[in-house]
Amino acid sequence: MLTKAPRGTKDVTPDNVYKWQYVEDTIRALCKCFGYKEIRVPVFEHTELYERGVGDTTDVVQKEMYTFNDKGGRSVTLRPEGTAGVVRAFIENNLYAESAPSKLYYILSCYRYEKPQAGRLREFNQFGVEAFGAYSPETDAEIISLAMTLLSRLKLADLGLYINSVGCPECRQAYNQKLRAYFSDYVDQLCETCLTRLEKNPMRIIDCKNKTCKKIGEGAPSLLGEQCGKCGEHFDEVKHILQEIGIPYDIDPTIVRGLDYYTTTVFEIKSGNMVVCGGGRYNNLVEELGGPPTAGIGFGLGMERIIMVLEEKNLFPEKPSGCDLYIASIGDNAHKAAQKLVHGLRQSGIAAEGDLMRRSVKAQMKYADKIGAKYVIVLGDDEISSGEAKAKHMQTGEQAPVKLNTLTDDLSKLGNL
RNA sequence: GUGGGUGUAGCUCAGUCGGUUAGAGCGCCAGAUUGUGGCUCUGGAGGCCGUCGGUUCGAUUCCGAUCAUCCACCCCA
Repeated sequence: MLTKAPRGTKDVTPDNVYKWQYVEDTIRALCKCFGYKEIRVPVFEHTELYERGVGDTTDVVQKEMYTFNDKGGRSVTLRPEGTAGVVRAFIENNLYAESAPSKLYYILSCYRYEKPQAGRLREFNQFGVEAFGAYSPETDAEIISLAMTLLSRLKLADLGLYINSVGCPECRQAYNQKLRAYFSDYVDQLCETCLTRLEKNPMRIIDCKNKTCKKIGEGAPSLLGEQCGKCGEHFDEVKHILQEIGIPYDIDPTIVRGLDYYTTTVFEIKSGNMVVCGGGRYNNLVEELGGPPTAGIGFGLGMERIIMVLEEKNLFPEKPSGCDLYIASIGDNAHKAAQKLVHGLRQSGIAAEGDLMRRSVKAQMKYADKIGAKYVIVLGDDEISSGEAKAKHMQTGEQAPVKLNTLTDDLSKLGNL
């Protein structure tokens, strides 16, 4: 147990870290390009924030939260998602007082007590984006475009963008009544969960995977046809803009999303069957959590899921070399000289390494090859007395003479440094 | 929470119809090549056969439990 990571958690070993850095670097560059600024928020919050923000009838809140009392008797919860905490920070730091809109992004870990499986962990990482203050459909399109642009920069094709609108509380209330009326004719056929859904949230019945429920759901009135004029218009404009900027999408009326705060636009991006990104608009959340009435829209994108898909499709760039120059050494004099040289090179910003294990030249060469050193210099008594050595380019095998007292310059002339 | 699969070397996996020293490939270390990696050959290190219990003269093998892990469902990233 002592040497076993807790269930549903994973280490990222040095061999794989470059994959994370590649995705993170791509994200940061993209967010800069779209004008989104990074925000960092705590790993845990008051439990109440999630109960009220995410919604206490959701699966996430009801059975998946890591909740505990701290030594002061406060109930705190490891964040199960990013939005609630960011909204809290937005309110607490009066970000709404700065010029609108506030466009924020974050890369953070989330925690849900679930049964792990492919692409699902108890500790997972999310890239998220939130835009506050803008009600316009252009904002919806910008958010969706950001997600799609990221995925295309990562060279992911075969993606499906699915959008839907869940309306505002007003039209949803009218719609829910129609749904209840419709489904109440099938009470004896619906599954157990759907019977409770009928009371609490009949929209979820449409989303049920049970065969009978699914079939009954197909005949149910569509929210898209029942929305108020304002919501319908908003959705139409979002679709229109997506078309204009050339982002293909499908309308999927079964997307309801498991978090309570969504209003109007919701969307998912799938790679195969895997949902890699999900999000939507939440125009009432800021106010519900005690802030001024402020529009909001955002998404969460699963880092592990993206990395999983990129691995499957072999889309990672080559692992970057960690070492510009390896100095192999023979004998005590050379070891000392090598140590000095390595130190000097490092001061001028060159990634240099030397032998730390007093191994044979052959073993040192092998090691240099393993760590992907670009050049190797072998240092012995001859080189020290002559002040000259040969730098071997490991990929081509070619050697070029270099002077030990002008190593940095000589190496940069050889290129690739 | 429900259902299924799998636990043998660092990794991927053979194997033992229950029997004495448990194997391969890859990786690691060393030698062939007395100061030059990748290819080849040779040698070496490395396993309480997941854990606990049961059956048995004897269990890594059979049975049970447990833990871990993987996969699917619910839900979600």
